[in-house]
Amino acid sequence: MSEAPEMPDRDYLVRRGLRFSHLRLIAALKESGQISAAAARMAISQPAASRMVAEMEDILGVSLYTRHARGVTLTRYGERLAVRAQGMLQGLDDTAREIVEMERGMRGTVSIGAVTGPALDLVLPTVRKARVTHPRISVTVTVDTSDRLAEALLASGVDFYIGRILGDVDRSKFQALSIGLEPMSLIVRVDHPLTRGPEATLRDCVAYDWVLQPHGGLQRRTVESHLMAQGLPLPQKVLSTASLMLTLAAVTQTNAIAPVAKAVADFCIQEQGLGARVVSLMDSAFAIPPYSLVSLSERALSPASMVLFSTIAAEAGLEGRGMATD
DNA sequence: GTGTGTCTCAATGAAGTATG
DNA sequence: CATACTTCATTGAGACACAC
Repeated sequence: MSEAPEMPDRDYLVRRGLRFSHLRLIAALKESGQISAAAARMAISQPAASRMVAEMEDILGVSLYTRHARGVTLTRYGERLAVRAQGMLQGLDDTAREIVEMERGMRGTVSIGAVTGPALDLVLPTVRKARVTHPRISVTVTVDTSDRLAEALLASGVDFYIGRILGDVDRSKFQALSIGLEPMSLIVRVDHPLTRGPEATLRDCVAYDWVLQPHGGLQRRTVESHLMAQGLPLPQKVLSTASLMLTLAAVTQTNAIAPVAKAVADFCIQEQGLGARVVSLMDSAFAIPPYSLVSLSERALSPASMVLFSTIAAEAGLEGRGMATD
């Protein structure tokens, strides 16, 4: 305890004999203020603990505590060592928890909500990847409108969803990572009259029947305001439905025109999805306002949910992005 | 077998507290 | 105020495990 310590280099204290039990002891000593109590916490005898403290003093070359009648008081050196030791112990506890959480993240059930476009664009590729990387995670996907997904999120029906935060909900309850605009395409059946002539315009389209979401829906409002902004009349004959199946059936069997998410249009055209034989009349004719990856501010995601959430965020190119309000 | 490290037990010392 | 008691840290002796 007399010579001045050399300038510490790598593993200095370990080479001088500092052990992990020393760190546990000094941390316990800071909390208890008594060597005997610290010894009891470590399940060693009081004299053993007393020796260990003396060893630490020898290793560090400084006095770590002063004795008094009802225990000991740490010196500034002892306090410093104890605080560091507590940090290291806390770090190890955190590491243990992380490892358990990582293991838990390998299994579990995740319920994801999504509006139609992102369900195809983001959720399906994510689920496909998760099947390989996390085969023990079971995934449920709910495809619905944003307002209903927000309700489901609040009611714990979904763990998170891809969509928008609409209406008069309390936005402070949500966390939203903005992903981007949702492009819409206009689809018609194969052999539709408008596919035969020169390239169709929106003005040509409004003369036909349209299949739109019910009044008040975001898609319908977007379409209507876009047409009005172009100085065009609104379609006179509209079939209102929220059903994608009915929309595709109407488009396939009639001359109706329907705006659908571009991802849906691509799926139908390239994959003959749902058996629909349709073509895109106009790609990205409209764009619905940006959608987001939405979770609840106050509810932490389960490890398994976090795996899927992170994978979707990466798929959407959101890695490293901060939270945004939507 | 020897040396080293770590532990426990028992004895001892130091200091505070209670009591007459 | 003196003494006995209590609490806590320290020290010495010895046991045990392990590496060389």
